[in-house]
Amino acid sequence: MATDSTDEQILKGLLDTLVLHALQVGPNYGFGIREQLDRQFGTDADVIKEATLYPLLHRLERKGLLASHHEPGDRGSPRKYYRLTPDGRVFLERRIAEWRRVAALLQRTVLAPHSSESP
Amino acid sequence: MATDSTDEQILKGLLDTLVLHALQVGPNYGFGIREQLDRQFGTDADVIKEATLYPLLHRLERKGLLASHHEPGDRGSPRKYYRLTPDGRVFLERRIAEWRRVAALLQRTVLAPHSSESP
DNA sequence: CCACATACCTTACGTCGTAAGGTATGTTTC
DNA sequence: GAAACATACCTTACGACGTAAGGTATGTGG
Repeated sequence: MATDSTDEQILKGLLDTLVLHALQVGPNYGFGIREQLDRQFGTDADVIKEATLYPLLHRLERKGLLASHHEPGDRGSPRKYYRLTPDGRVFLERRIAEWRRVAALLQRTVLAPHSSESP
Repeated sequence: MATDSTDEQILKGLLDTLVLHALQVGPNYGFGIREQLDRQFGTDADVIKEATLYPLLHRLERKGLLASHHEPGDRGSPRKYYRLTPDGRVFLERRIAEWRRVAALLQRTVLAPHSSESP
């Protein structure tokens, strides 16, 4: 696993939602998305690794949730900007609704302060 | 994926925590754990499938977080009861602390009501 | 031109969740 | 007592995901 110490791999399954949400404020490219997410979290550790992000973006585009176009970068290689499609917005809203349910469920089960009582 | 409609597979990555937490109130066996979890969630859908639960229990035991013993069941085949080990309790507490952080992070990002503003 | 930063991508691997199917034991019904 | 059913556990085969490691292309500064 190697999951025990790093305490960050718990975000598995949340990463697609975080990326889609990051694109809600406007189009962005790979490196920019990583920076944006790292800013949101503080710099404890990488929120998402490069080798996770790029395949994820490709999957989301293949599913029609994102669209992309190339643009020359300020410095370095040309950038591939991604933006949410209408389908992507709908998908994201559903995902957020699901996470709202899960968060509520977490609160009243494992995160509840009274966790050692009768069945 | 087939994840799109069921809206329950979002619990990936949370299942080990839920199982460990279910055993915090006392030892239990496979079917009993499933019942316990289904009760906590309402019966929308299966929280955890059989083919997920048994390998998960084996993994947790192999890691030393659970211990097991056999007991004749009231009806049907003998049951394999699992209980938290001391290591398991420590692990669970850490996991809960991590989920607390993630829940807070969710609240102030994707679950925040003001999700469409300036970077 | 060489080091460096930017930026994207791929391969190979391990983990996880699951559908599908299997086995063993007991109870109920005819 | 055989069939039908419920209880209870388990395995195989597969696909999806996250990641370490490594690779490629493009520009900038010494």
